[in-house]
Amino acid sequence: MVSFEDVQGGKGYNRSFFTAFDPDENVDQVYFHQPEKKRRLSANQVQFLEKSFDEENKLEPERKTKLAKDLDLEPRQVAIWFQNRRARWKTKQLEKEYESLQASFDTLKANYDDLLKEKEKLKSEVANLTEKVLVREQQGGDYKEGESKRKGLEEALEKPLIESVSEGEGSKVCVEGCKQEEISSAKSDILDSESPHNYVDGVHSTMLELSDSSYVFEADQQDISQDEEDKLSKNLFPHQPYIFPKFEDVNYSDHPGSSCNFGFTDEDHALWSSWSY
DNA sequence: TTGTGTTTTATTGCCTCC
DNA sequence: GGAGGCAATAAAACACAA
Repeated sequence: MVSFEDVQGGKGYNRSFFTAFDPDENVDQVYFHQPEKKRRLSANQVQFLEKSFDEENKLEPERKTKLAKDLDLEPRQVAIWFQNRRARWKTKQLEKEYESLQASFDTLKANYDDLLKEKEKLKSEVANLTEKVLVREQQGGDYKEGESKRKGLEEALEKPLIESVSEGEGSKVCVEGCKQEEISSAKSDILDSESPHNYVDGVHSTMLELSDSSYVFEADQQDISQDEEDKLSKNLFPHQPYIFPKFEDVNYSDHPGSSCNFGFTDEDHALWSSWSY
């Protein structure tokens, strides 16, 4: 245990309010002594108490008695000092915790904003490609049919990014439902051939599910010209074949405190799972 | 000097544990 | 029921700008 002499180099400091009625003092002083004002502990006393607090922030009765004796204070004063010190320590801890949470929040928000930008970018890319599909269909098919397909796809893409995400079976059903009904239908309806196919930049491609549940896109050879193929590989799939992970396989546990999938809705998950880029 | 904000010491009331 | 802890608060001491 810390010795007060180590800190102070000996005794001799102000007396506290509680020692005002020291029986050793003469009778006159005791009888006519005005209660002293609240007096602060000396720097040395505080330093000693701080050291003791660092060792153990709880105060057992024996330690309290010894500290009081060493510091020439009332045991109650020592107890009060520890009480107040614990309160200050707790406040500091809360401040630290708040700062830590704030930092986590800032990081997550930055990530979220990045993803938001990415989503917007992809949306415009999809719109651009859809427009090309429309033009192609207009050239060789029914305008109204093409237009309704385009609208269906746009509606699917217009789903807000932030929505309440419910847990459990309901959300699972929604994910499946969205995948089947909203996204895939809107998208695959554009395609003339059977699912799972994608029609990108005027080129059919087939989405193959790999053994590891990832997806890879492979251009359908029968309706792709060499020119289109070059265009496709250069502009759209520079690293073809692009291995596209299933959304649910993406691990977000690396982001502390994140259980919200960055605010993506089930529809967004479905989009991720069913779309390529 | 004084007004004001902050820090420190101490009290009060409530709660839990033995 | 007493001891001890904690939160809330009072009040004195202190710091400091105007």
